[in-house]
Amino acid sequence: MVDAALFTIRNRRLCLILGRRKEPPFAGAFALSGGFVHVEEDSDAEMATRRVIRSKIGFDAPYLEQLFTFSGAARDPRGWSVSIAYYALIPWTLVEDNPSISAFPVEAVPALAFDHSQIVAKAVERLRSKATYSSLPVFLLPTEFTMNDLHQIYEQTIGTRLDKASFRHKILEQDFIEEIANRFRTGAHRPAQLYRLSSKVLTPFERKI
Amino acid sequence: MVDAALFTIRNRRLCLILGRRKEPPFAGAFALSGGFVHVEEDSDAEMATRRVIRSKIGFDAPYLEQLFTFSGAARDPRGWSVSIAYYALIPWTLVEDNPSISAFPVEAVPALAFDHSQIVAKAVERLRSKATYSSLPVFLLPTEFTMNDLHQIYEQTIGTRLDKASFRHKILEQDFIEEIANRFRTGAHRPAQLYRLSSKVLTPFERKI
DNA sequence: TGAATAGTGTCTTTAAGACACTATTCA
DNA sequence: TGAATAGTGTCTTAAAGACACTATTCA
Repeated sequence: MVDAALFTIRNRRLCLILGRRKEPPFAGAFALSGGFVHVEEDSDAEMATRRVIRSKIGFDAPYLEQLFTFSGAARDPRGWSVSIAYYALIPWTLVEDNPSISAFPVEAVPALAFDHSQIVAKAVERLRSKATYSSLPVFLLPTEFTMNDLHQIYEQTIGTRLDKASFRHKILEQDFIEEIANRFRTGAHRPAQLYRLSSKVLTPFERKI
Repeated sequence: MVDAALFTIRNRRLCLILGRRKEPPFAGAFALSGGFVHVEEDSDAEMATRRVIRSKIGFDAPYLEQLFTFSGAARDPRGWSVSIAYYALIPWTLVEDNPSISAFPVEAVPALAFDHSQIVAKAVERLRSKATYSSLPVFLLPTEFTMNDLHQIYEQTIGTRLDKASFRHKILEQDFIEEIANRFRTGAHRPAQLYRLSSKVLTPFERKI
């Protein structure tokens, strides 16, 4: 089967989208989104995962990556099993109006069914690690965002403070976002330039941020 | 099922250990070492892979890591299938006397059964990438080695030249190898200090070499 | 002594981080 | 004008790379 850890940023905090299981084992417990591969329908496991995610949130996740395959006799009380685990990044703005979605900060994830806590731990580790040397966190933002939005999600996902000037410099040098001409976010302060993604693919950096 | 890409360094070249398939499909073709999980015997897929590798080379590989899970209808003519792929690093000195082992330079791998060429491509990519920021290549060396041995396998796996002085400095700073007191490799030149691994686990570096 | 490999010192280049400064808006 | 956020300039620190130098052995 396949399982997916769905990450989002809500109120400037890195969160996981979880659901409650309907059937035993672990009926009523929180769990990642998962399902069985439909051999007739799914050309491979990634396509099965896309289908599972679409059925949860209604659309394709902007970023999806295979994480690890968990297997063994210990992870499911019914016996030996295999799960190909994925993680996906989803901008909160795309799901905030969906009443069936609930998100938990990664520091406050409830007890989970099966070995899903282990999957979550590995997914968080991968996300944090890739955030230090790639454009990964940008997939947590909506299509238009300010430099400060980006700054904040990098700090959130990496878990440390980053200098404003160095961050701006480093990001612009990587060339994966571009200014949107004449679009600014306004407020009781100087208007902020809006940016958008210029490359839809994950951009790895030469060095860390 | 599980498949394993076995890397080794022979004559200063990065090689893959391949075997010929006995049964159809692809009977007679070269392929990675693989096998089915024995649910009774293997506590998880990694243990199954260890068993497969032991049956090929006679002992456990010094380094083994899960690579990626390949799945789909296209990879096996018999229909939809899943393979959890691993890669392992093996010092050539441990297998050079084994007549059933044949190794091919990674730039000259023959046509392979199933999607094994794809698995190999991904394994090489992972190996090269991790070599730039971890102690990974050291697992290709025997227990005693000189700084130059280490230098050469890094150049081999990464695929670029590395400055001798910078390399030495960077490696010693990482603290995953230690001098063996009063042990030198001699020849028609100044004797070379022998080193051994001081930490059996993979050490990631802060920055690249 | 010359060939071969081992090992070191030092300078240059480049990236990262600290931090203070200027800019623009609204109340 | 003061609060708030946006955006820039400059200095310091540290790592990486280039490269030349010294060291030790054997033939």
